[in-house]
Amino acid sequence: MSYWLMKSEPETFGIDHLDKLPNKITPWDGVRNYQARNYLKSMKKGDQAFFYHSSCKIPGITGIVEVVREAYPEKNQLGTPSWFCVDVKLIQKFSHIITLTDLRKMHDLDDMVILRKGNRLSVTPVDIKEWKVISRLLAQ
DNA sequence: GCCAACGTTGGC
DNA sequence: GCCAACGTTGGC
Repeated sequence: MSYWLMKSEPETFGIDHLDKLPNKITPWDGVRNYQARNYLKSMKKGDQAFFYHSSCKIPGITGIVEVVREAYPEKNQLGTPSWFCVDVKLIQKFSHIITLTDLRKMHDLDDMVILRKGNRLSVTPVDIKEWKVISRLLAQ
């Protein structure tokens, strides 16, 4: 089982949008970066991911989703499909956001992809140790 | 294949 | 709104 972090802009599609869907499942589409796409394609059913709000007032992790359908081509592509999506289901919506500032304070997370300078990938792998450190924050 | 120009992301 | 960082495009 692998762990991931997936970014979304809350004004476009935030965790509240997902929470309001009847089955709380959404295709994670619109990824237009080859590296991020390759990560999408390597996701397995049951993998979990942090739902991250970006480009907003308080960026940070707002919840946890789980992959319920592995990568399949996005609709409405001509010819050989280039872009793929997975379906994710909301597992947990946090009562409080874990802000980017919070994450930067945790030195166990210094190597986390999302915290590295210049990182812009919308889908990134999360190390199991990093996942646990962040989960521990939640338990507090 | 190189690289300049341009576009996008995303924190601040 | 600014700007650093990165990706993509396209001429050569």
